[in-house]
Amino acid sequence: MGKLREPLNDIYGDNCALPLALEAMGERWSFMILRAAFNGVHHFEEFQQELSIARNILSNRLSRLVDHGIMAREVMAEDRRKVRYQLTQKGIELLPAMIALRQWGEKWGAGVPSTPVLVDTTDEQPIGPVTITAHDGRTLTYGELVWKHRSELQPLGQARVRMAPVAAE
Amino acid sequence: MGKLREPLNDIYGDNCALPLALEAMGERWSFMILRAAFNGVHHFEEFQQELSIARNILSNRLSRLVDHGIMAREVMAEDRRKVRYQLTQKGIELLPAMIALRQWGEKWGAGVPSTPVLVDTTDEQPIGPVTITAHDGRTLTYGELVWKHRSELQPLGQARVRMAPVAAE
DNA sequence: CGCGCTTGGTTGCATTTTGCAACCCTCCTC
DNA sequence: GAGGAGGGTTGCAAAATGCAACCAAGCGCG
Repeated sequence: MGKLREPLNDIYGDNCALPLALEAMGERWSFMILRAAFNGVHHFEEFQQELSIARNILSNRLSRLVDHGIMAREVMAEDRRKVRYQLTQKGIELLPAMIALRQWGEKWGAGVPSTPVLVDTTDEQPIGPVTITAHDGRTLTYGELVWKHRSELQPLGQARVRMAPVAAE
Repeated sequence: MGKLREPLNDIYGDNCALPLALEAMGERWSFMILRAAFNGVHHFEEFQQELSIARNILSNRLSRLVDHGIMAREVMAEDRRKVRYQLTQKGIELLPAMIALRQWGEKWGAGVPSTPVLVDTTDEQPIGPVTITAHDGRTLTYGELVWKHRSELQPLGQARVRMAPVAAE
């Protein structure tokens, strides 16, 4: 197996987007709020009740999510007391991360079969496990992976490296 | 409104493994430590230097990861001053979650092209994006997904479709 | 209009969790 | 033994969290 130990020397000198992601989502309640949002929760009081989170913390977390562009805050026109928090595209794209985390918890936790579960609308079957895949879609196990510096990548195929799943805007 | 409200009522009463996962990995440094571990870091001083984390916090986090079975702590036989922290299978299986998070950060962050990158050993090509897939492997977008109660799963016939609203792009 | 009610917040503390230094203890090497 | 690594523990200041109580705009009604 190749050299598994890349520079990494200092976390911020090394270009890794993980700290960036964690800055937005690394707090304790962030993912729980996100989950509620994915479940259709949109209003402050709803979040507060569903999560049993302190109001000031909730307020702070929602603001932060809005600041990071993960949720959008909209004062409702028909009743201007109400504020609607809605996931943005950026927020929606956290779904794989959230599901991966949840599936992991499900597998290794106390056998909790999570509910509700995500199903594919076309056949009503639950989704499969979130996995690491090769550029061509093959599922890869940890043993089949190596860390490489960007500079030493094989230019076997140019354009395929960058296929983003959602490109419609 | 409020028909969509799934149990979820109280975070721990509702069966969701996310809180469970977050209990293990929800702290600020946990994922960073994990990342270092994936990069081949094994020793206390290494983690400390790579992450610039306070020693007491590092100590605490490592213990917690060990307690949660994510890392194994082993005093090395040939030099009993040294302790080797190693990812367990449970820890290794956090890789999809970590990669999903990192890819998200990469896509939405300040255009940081993360390095090092995971490549498939068979063709040296970088891995593809972590996605949600159907049971048969098709990649699913958010619009193709619905939350369902476990109790109303199996039958392929009845569709009680209830989609979470997605803002128009 | 005035009055209560709802929604979405803000205080003002007490309690935890971080983080920084400095110190400590064990084991190795000479 | 002396000295130094490796892997921790203090002790104390600074931040983040959590709990209650309070505030204030915007309805809706008489």
